[in-house]
Amino acid sequence: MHKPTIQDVARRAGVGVGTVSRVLNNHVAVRDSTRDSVLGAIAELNYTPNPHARRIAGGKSYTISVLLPVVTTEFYVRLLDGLEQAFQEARYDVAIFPLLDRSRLERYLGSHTLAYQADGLVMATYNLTQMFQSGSGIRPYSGPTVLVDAHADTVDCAYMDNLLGGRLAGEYASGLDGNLYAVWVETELDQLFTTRVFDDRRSGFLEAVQRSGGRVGGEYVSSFDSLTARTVAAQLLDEVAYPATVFASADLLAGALLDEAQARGLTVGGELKIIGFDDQPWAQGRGLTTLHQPVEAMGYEAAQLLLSRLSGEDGPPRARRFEPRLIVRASTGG
Amino acid sequence: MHKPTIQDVARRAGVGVGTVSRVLNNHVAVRDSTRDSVLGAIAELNYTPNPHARRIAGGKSYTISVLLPVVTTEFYVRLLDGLEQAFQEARYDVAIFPLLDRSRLERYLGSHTLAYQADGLVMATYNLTQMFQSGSGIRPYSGPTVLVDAHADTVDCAYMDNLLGGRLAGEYASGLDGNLYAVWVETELDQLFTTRVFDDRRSGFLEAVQRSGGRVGGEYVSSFDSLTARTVAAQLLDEVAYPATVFASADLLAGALLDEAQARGLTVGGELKIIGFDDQPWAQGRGLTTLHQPVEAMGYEAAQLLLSRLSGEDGPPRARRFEPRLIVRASTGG
DNA sequence: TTGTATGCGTTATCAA
DNA sequence: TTGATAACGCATACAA
Repeated sequence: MHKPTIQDVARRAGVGVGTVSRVLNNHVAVRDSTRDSVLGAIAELNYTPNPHARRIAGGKSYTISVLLPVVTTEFYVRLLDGLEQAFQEARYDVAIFPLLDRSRLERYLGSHTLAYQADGLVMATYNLTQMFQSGSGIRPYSGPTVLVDAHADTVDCAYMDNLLGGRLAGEYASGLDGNLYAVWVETELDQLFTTRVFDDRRSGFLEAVQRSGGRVGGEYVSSFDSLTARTVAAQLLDEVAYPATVFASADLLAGALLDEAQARGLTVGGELKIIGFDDQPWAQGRGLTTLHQPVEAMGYEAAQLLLSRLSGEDGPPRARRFEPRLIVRASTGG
Repeated sequence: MHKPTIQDVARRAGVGVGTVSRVLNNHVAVRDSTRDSVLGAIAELNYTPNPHARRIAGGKSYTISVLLPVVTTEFYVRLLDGLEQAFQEARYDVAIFPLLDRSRLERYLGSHTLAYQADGLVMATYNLTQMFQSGSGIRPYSGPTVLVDAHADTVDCAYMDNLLGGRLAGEYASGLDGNLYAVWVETELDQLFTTRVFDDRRSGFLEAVQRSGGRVGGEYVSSFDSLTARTVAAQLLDEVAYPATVFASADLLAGALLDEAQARGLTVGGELKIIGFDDQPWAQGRGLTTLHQPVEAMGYEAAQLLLSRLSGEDGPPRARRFEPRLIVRASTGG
């Protein structure tokens, strides 16, 4: 009748509850045959552990909070895939906290919320660690923390090498014929929510172009929304000297360029070449040359960094670097 | 040294743990003076209850899952404000589950996830209850469920009367001089994620106009993004016969109309009148006549419905209706 | 109105 | 490698 407990499993398997617990938590000291019979009993009873009981007994919450911008993009979906997989393997729950606004951030870290109870914190894209210093109005979070998709010296992090990404784009673009142009994403002004992602892509690109002896004929800036992107695309296509190669620092911008070029009957891949950044799902279908990022792997590794801290790992902050990869498609004539 | 427990509070206040628990849970049978001394001890020790212990002792999770589209709009921020306030008052935690994709929905309701452990479920905008029927591949969720911003007969719900909203817009628009036009939001095709919100606004509007003896000179459809909205706005302003009154069924669309009108030097409020829907924060500043929705109140009431079920309330599904309110501003000459 | 004792379902400790 | 048992922190039934 009632939900089966660890006791029921133990009785069924003819062992003690301790043994069942050991099997559950992958402890080493369990004989294979014993493990099998326990696993069998678990399956027969359709037993699932009560997470609250283990939280109280273990003295931990077995929950990880993930703070991320609420941008509903493929990027964060993939990032969560990587994070959730790793945490699930380690039997941790993941609670997602979209950073809807500042007041909500403060509430999240209030002392009796889910977020504050978490054993660890993952912060995506935004480095909010300075928020946790006293005097910021936000209650300091003292548990282990890891940054993902952002870089910092003071805390573990897994980040994408956007500098390299920009550089790869710059080197490749320099090898193509035509004048070079670029569209950047306007960097946020809010001191709380800032990211260096786009600055890095720009620095890398400019550096590589310069090193190749080339020069950038013009730079454009757009905010991260398709309407502005389309307007900027139109302006850019009006002003550039053809043949032209344009590096768009996000596929969203590259997509607007593709749209606008198509509307004008420009041949993309010929007189106009376009390089994006992100490799969004539609990029392959539309033949966009772009930079692919191992997002899931980055998320998975960030989770591993945090998990290792949770199991007592000590030492200085560690940084794990991930490399974007250039995918050449028709939009650059490839 | 260690985090204070209910024992510490009891000792400090010179009472038993039972009394402290009673104070915590707002039980009636506590003498005022006793309550005060307990409260004092709690404050002095800076005690916060261990939620996991509550959960195991109480046999409940004291957690509510909220499933919502990840549209980062003011609407959902306000909705969450209402929900979270009500649940917090009742000492329930809220876990947010953005419906990023279908596979994630299935994972959310997997039997050992946070969502499945929740005592109740709030579904915003999308009616996913049929997903919980067997055979859909999604594990049925058996706990109490409430729909918010959506209407259904089989389950408690708190919904905005979008039919009325459309009607109010229609009646008001019919009273203005000029030809009538409307822009609708393209309804989603995905069978899983459908909402009647925009259909209702349309039905109400058309009905009211017809009843006023007027007629709609033209209807336009846009998807819910500013780029498309701007394109549609341009097309509309090209084609309509002035003076014209346009009902945009979402402020996002109305904003695009304002932008495009401004770019053309059209006088909004005169030859061109615009009515929006949502009353977004910028609507007041830009003088947009629009429909304001009591979103927080709707969220709060949805939470109350769920909480009453949690405390044993029985009976047929209840529906709570909320009414949008027309706010007249300069965009219609008001 | 209050204190005490029991139980919730685990994990961890200890002895075997 | 295992089983028995003591925590874990709270809610609640029961006794006072």
